[in-house]
Amino acid sequence: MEKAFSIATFNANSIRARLPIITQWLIEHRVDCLCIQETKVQDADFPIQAFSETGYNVVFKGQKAYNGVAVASPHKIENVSSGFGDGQDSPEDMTRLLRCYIGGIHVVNAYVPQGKAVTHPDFTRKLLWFGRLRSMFERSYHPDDPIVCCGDMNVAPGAKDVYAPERMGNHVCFHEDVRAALQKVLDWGFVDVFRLFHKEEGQYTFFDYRMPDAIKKGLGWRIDLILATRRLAHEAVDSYIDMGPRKAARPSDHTFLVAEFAYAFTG
DNA sequence: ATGGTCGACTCTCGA
Repeated sequence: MEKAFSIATFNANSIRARLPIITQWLIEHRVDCLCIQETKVQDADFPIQAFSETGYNVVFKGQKAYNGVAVASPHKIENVSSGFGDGQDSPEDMTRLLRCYIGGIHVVNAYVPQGKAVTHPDFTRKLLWFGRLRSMFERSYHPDDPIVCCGDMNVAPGAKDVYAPERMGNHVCFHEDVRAALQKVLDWGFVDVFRLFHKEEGQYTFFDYRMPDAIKKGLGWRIDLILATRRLAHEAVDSYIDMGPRKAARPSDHTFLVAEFAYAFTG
């Protein structure tokens, strides 16, 4: 029985602060999978009940105050693991990368390190992080597998994906080195699904809280991505940014990003 | 011009 598979990604910037937005959004959209980043909560305090009451299973890996990732699905969530598993995982890596298997699809939820400044050691670690991500795919998967890798990549892939690309050459989310690092992950076998359906510039998933009237002025970034392996991407039927939750009382600085596939999904 | 606002948590950091 062939069914559609829908997946979304959302940087919550605190799952507890955004719980009403998330549960309402899940009720309205009923996606097969929601990948959440920046949950900012320890596992012992994760609001499992809000998800179960909404009809969703949820897996998560978090820490106090920073980072944290979660995957929610109405289907069985299997083979859950966190970190790269490359023997170099720091505690922070464990709360930035969460993998699982849902109804025949491999889901990789990533919260890529921001990098602070191109001159900061954290930026070097960000570039290495993309290298480790590609190595993980080389080691554990095949480009023909149905894989969705989504999350807050903290990189705008191209000039169309940021409001003033000519001024962002030294920005940690647009520097040529970080875009090349992302491209190497794509080159392994991924397609940027949103771009299949939207060729125009100015489609953003992040608007900095500190920019007054950023949304109205179009001062944003497309740094949240849904990447699908080529064969799966060929079955994509839609992808869109949902600005609706940005109108809530306490919005995240990111939007929900959705992709839908016509796929022999067994969930 | 080099700002601004959030969230978590200790008074400051990270984004």
